Amino acid sequence: MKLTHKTEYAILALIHLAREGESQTESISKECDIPFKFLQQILRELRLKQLVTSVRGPNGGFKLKRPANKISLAEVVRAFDGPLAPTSAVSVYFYEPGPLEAEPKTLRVFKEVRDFVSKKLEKTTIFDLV
Amino acid sequence: MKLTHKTEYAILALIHLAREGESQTESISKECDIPFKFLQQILRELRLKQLVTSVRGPNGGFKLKRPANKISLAEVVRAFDGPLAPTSAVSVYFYEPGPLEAEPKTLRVFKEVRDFVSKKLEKTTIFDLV
DNA sequence: CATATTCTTGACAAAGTTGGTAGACTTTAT
DNA sequence: ATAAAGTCTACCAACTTTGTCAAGAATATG
Repeated sequence: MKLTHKTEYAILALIHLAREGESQTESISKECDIPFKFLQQILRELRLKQLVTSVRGPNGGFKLKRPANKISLAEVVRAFDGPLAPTSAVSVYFYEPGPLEAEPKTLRVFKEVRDFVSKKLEKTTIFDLV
Repeated sequence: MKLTHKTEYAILALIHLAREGESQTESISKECDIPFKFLQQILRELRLKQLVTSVRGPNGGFKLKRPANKISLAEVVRAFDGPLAPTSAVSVYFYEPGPLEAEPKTLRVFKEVRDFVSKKLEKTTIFDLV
């Protein structure tokens, strides 16, 4: 797992929504210091991934689709950056074969990393981060 | 931390050298199934990073510069892929500010990930993977 | 010494990812 | 009507990844 800025922005936006209840793109952009146009794109993805809902028109905006304690960090990271595992050769949800395949001992080490990260991020929710 | 193929190849080559004692590029290439020209480049980096030594000419080749149990996985991964941390905002050796900076609780989660990964990879050596 | 073998070095390149931006469109409160 | 939101598609520059290529330098062997 390597976090991109986009994923970090997504996490910030979700935390913000958890705090405020509801908010508009411009206000999130200013308070979280996220480039407006980039944030629009991110909020759209968050909606497509069922993490937020939106309302259009004046006084529109966004809010969390589920309670903050039902949105895990794992879900957010997976949605934006893909595998939590350090290499897709040991990924559960995004498995792909790779060069390391032939070395079981090495695979084991990275699987232990994957398991730790996965457990940690599954049990941490946006609520915990507010 | 996200492993690239290059890093995985580097790990494979080091394990191979630990097993064989010494070996030539072509033989490593064939046995580990690493593209020859790419491997040349990787072995050069491994030498520059003081992980292997080389001998030129016929019957030349490569061997580990240090005993296998003195080469940690952490060192190899850091040399090729940079930070072990999931984001450079929580990296010790490669720190850079990032969007997450403003959220201490979130930083903490990722620091715990970093610490686990770091400990795990520091104490795993090439010797353990042979 | 000649030659073949092997490592050395620097450049290059196609494809994919990252971190955005632009602008036209749709919905809706007033 | 109009203005204030979100929606959607497309685009772009910079960087990283995954290699390839070719010429050069060192050295063991005959």
